[in-house]
Amino acid sequence: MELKIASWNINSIRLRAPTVVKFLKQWQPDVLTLQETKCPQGQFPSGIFAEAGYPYFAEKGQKGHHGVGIISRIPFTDRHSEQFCGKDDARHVSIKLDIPDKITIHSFYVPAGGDIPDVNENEKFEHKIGFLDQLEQWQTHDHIKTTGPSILTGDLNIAPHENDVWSHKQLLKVVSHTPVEIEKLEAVRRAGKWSDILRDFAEQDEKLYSWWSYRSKDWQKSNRGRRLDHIWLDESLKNKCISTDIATQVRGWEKPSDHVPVLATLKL
DNA sequence: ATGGTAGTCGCACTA
Repeated sequence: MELKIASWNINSIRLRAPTVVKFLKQWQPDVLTLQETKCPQGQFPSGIFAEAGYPYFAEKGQKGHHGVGIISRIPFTDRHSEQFCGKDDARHVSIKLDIPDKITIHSFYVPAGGDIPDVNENEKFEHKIGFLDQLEQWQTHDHIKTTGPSILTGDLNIAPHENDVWSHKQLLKVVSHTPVEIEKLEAVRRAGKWSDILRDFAEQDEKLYSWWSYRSKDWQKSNRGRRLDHIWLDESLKNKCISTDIATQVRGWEKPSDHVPVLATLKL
């Protein structure tokens, strides 16, 4: 079977539920992971997705900020949400697909990290680094290692490669592309032996973006994007990926999220 | 060096 998975920071699931349905109809993913649902637990608009052919959903929500979810046309089990940094933040949910391969899919929303890239001066940046530290420990010692085939998706709020940003040089001191964050993200990736499949399927010199700021007058014309959204495949799945995609045109839809969906298709 | 936009616990904060 083929398995198409997508990940999208939606920036309010209630506001953009119809936009999600439009995306589902056009791209036909089997599973969509969501971040920044900004929706209290229990108020996830699951009915509209069920009508669109996606009756299965998992959510980890909170009021106002953050929030993650997964919607699927394939049944799943083992919903789990991990807590990070001793906070109640809704930044992770995972499920296990009810298919022979029993693939676990994670939806992560890594802290953005504020403006100043210094853990001593900025507690949001400290939180971001601490979150990644815990993520590295978690998969080294616990969950991910013993859980079977896995896919890690989400808004990781870091653009690691020099061609994951519009200007490597101009963004070196901008949170999301600083060397300390990139090294930390690489440590996480190594700990889980993940493949960053969107970058692996592109040419090294190809620019890849999944986010364009709302603050730009014309996102398309200035094209100052960053690749903050990721799909990582574990060792057992990386050779099963047959294609990847970034749904760039979605950024031009009416009332868009500032992020666009990223996708990977596997042949199992 | 600054400001630009969007969303929600909206008259302040986060991204």
